[in-house]
Amino acid sequence: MAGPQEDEKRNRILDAALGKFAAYGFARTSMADIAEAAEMSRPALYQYFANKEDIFRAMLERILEAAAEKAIAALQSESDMEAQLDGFLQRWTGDLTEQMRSTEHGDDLVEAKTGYAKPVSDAVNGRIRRALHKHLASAGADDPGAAVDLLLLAPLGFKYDDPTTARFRKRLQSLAASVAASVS
Amino acid sequence: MAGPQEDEKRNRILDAALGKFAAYGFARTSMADIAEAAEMSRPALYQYFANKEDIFRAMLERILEAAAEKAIAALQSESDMEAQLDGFLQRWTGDLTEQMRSTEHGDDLVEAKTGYAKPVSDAVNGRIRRALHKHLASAGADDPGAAVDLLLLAPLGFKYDDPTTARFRKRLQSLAASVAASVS
DNA sequence: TTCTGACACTCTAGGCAGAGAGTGTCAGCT
DNA sequence: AGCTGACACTCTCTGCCTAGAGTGTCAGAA
Repeated sequence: MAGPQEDEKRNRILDAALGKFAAYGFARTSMADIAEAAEMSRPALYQYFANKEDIFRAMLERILEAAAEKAIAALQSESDMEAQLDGFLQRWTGDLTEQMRSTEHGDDLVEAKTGYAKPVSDAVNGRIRRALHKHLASAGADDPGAAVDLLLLAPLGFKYDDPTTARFRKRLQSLAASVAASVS
Repeated sequence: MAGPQEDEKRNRILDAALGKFAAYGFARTSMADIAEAAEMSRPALYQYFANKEDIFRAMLERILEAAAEKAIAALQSESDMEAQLDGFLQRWTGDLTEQMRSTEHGDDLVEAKTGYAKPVSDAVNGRIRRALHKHLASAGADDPGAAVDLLLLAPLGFKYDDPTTARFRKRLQSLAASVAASVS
């Protein structure tokens, strides 16, 4: 169980899993599929992950962590509040939903967030929420909590109406502008 | 087929249908259930409506029309923009979702809106959207279209997060405040 | 150690048949 | 006319079975 070697294999498995889950969805992807794509035998997978759910959870965590990293970085950029919020939304909600919807079965990610992968999703969401709240509060917002809710929840409505097109991105931009205006 | 008499019966059927659909959902409600609640025989229903879907559609139309009426009236009230928008949202999104969620099977309404009842839903949504757009434009909004989108779509996100509690109402209020601020 | 072939187990998909419920539409009663 | 009892039809639900796929875990090879 050497550290770097094991991480390499774990990542190979997660890469393979992402491809298969995206193509077939969680239910229709077998451990055999993942093993083949990762170029190892099926039993070997069980030395790195407990089961299929565990693989999915780890994969989701990797995706969410990366998006959160970029989104929070956008808040720290040298520009005005509107641009910062827009950058944040584009990284967090925009890129993520695009990634989900560009493949079949992106819905599985959403489902999982309310199921066994909820702890993972909740943890990252908490980080996002805290960073955003702090940023708005230090900018002197009247009610930072309400602004955070609006920024994080409104995009769900946009997505429901139209999950794919450029209009979604445009609406994120309008949202950033509106919140920025009501903060200052 | 005297006018007023027929309307009376139609309304009695729709009242009965609302109760049953709310309790059992669309699929689990039979024409016999509705007939019994409306105190008439099952075949009689077919003299006023073509079939079960037709009843459901008419029922949904009645609910949506009534809510739209109140919401649009709120826009005309004598107060500032924030209060008008808040009143609008509370009538339209607030009251409607509360009505749906206070009963079992409110989900059927949402489903139907994307199915055979889509024309009904689209028509009322169009009315709402036009009234809101006109109101915001005449108040001098920069981009009325974007504001309308935000006002109508953001609540879907709120609902997704928490369909029932007072927090939902509170968020509608924050939304109204934010949009009102960015309009002026 | 690191991994694999093989095993036992569960679980879902699918086909099939019968029963029952529910729909829509008559001819005929009031 | 307005309405109902009765009818034929469809369609879903249920139980039951079988075949097959997929999972997780060994003992033992490399």
